[in-house]
Amino acid sequence: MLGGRQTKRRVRDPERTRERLLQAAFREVHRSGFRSAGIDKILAATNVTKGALYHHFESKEALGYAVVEEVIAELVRERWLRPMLGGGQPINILTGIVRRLPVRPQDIRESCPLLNLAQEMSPLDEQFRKRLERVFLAWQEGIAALLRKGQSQGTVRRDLNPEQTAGFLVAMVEGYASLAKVAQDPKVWEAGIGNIVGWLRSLRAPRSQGKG
Amino acid sequence: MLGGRQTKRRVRDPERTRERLLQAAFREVHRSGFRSAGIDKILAATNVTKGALYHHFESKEALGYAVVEEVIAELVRERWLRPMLGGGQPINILTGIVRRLPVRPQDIRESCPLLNLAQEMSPLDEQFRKRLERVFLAWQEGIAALLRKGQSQGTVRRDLNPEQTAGFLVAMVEGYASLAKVAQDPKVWEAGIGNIVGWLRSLRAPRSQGKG
DNA sequence: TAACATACATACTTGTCGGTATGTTGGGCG
DNA sequence: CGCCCAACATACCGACAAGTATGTATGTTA
Repeated sequence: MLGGRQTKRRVRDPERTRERLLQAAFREVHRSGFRSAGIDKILAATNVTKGALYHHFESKEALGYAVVEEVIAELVRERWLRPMLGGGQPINILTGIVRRLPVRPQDIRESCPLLNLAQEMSPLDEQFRKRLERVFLAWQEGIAALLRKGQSQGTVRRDLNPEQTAGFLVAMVEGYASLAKVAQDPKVWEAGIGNIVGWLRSLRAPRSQGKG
Repeated sequence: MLGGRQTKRRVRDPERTRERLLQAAFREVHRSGFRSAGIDKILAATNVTKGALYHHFESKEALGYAVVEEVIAELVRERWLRPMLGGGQPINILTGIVRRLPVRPQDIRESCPLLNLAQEMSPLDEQFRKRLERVFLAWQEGIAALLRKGQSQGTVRRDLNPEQTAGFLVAMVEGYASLAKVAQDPKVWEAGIGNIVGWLRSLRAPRSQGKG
């Protein structure tokens, strides 16, 4: 019992407080967009007071930047980059990732958090833009690296440019996410996933097209 | 001189006032998004007073709806639907349209007005969403009709679903517009156009693939 | 030309929301 | 034990922007 664990719920736990604020801010920003996101909403959702929030973050903008760098970037790593580390054929890995993307009505409605913030804030705030661009680049670069690996393995067509192809995939994912958001219809998103998967198949090297 | 022309600049010209407000509102909304668009900015840009604006539009929302239905919908008709009316092979028409899309840094920065508004307002305001969805549907349906025409002419592959393919095209255009907006780089957009044009080529019916 | 409705002008109100000034408490450490 | 700073809490402020109340001018119509 002596020397209790770090994870025990303490009255004061700044790291935990900060993390809870980040998560609540992410949700609120995801729902309403950054500018319409209310500080008070975030506070209400966390039972944290304004003084505490402004102790951890200089301003609403600083909170937003932290959401991009710590929450949204982590989401991309979790959903896209980490699944790439395992073995298997690159095209199969990508197909699996795309098939596992969220399809709940709520997810459709709120669309991709990265895209939303980028759409809203890129032209308005250069600080936001740079951070968001970094996340996009990491995403694309991860896909490109995976495609290159496939090319050297001989399972991916050698006549395609990995960076360009990665950009194409990202553009399609985000494009369909947008359409689904306006249509508010999971079918639009599912049709999009189907098309993307079909396109991914066309990236296979001819010799490996028949393989599972 | 008697019975002068309707188009002569009169001191009072409600239609012209309304139209100027719509155009200024469109520009302001395109720049800043709907919620950050300032009524006062619109007024300053038009030298119209608040009383006049609220005489023509019930609320900021009503002004926004009118922008969608009268300005943005018209933009889609002008850029996409009208060019489809001329003769020529559907794939060539589509390629031409895509190649003629704006590429100025300002256009990249501000991206597609339809997409911007849809991204921002779809989850927040059902009235907006419905109007924006109508524009998207008209756009997609126009493309689909053109593809069907191509299929019956024998210049477009018969194994593809026109609606699905139209959705794919729209998703790619909007997806690349998003990426270019974040990157703030015309090259991203130009690369996207190149990829889209390349993809469009793959829609030709085999017999007509060699034709100009 | 007098009346009346449309078209516009000006000044004010009101609510929202990010931010801050200032106070209080917990807990590590000498 | 008691100092002291980080970690919070509370109450308030000021700016801004949408909307409105109310007034004025224009032009059409009887």
